Amino acid sequence: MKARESGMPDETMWKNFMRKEAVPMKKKTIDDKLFALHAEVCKSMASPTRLKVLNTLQNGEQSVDAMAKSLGLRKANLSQHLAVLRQRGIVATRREGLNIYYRCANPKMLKACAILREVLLEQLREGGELLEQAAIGRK
Amino acid sequence: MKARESGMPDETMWKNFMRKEAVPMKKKTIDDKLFALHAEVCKSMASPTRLKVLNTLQNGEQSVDAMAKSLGLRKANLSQHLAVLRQRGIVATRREGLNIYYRCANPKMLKACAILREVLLEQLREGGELLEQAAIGRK
DNA sequence: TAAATAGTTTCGAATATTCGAAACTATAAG
DNA sequence: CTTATAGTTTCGAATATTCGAAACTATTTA
Repeated sequence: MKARESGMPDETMWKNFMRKEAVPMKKKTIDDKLFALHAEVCKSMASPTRLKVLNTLQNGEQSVDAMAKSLGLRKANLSQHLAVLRQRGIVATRREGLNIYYRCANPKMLKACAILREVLLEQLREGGELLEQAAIGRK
Repeated sequence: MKARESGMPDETMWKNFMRKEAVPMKKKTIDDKLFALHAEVCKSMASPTRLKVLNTLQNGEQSVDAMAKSLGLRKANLSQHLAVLRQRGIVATRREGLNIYYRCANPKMLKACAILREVLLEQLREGGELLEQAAIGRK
């Protein structure tokens, strides 16, 4: 490509570059970001172990060691699960000597989580059929 | 094995069968079931697409076709996502002629989901740092 | 009956998640 | 400095999830 003599180099190219159709960009709407974030958070909670951890943390901070013992988990494994929660900002940490204490980073999130659990507990008691409705249209 | 003359056949075998150590059984506590269920539900929601579907269904039932169009998804793909939600009992269906209409199966669950979304929207506006706290204990 | 429309399922490859094992870092106490 | 304890990270194999393509089912209309 040769440089154009008029001044700005490659103006056409730049315009092309900026065209929506040509360059989708990261033009995420706030809504898209929210859905993505929500999905990430759900993914972080999509594990019985991590939910047990969060449940434990509802009663205040706990060291990794204490949680490993009370939940019957290997430290390495628990640490991996904690890393998932940490990376999403769902839990936060504090060091004191040898111990690292984990706590819930945002009580509201735990609350929201607990509400869902309540709904599910209800469903569980109401017969537990939370499985696929067998027939869709087949008579 | 010969039947014993005393009455109940194979009593020893039965006792053995019932021993926790020999037969783990599905002796899940209600709590374990709940955590497992909760995790399953979170897994079902751990996808931006499925969350968008659920969000759509908050405003009433929709046909697959309509959702595919409004969300810009291929029908086959949307159908796969809907199957996930269906299998967990999160959505239910109704057929009317050629169309199958999906609806939220339990409004409370959608509500719980919406609450979490609210919390996350708040966090998103409050600066958006929902990422890992860089340092744990390293000075 | 055939064709059209709405929706589902199956298959397979790409990608992501999980967990144990082993190696690693950080702090405290000898 | 050495050891012990608490916790994290890395690696790799097993497993699970995702999506497009293609084939399939169900219903209506002609």
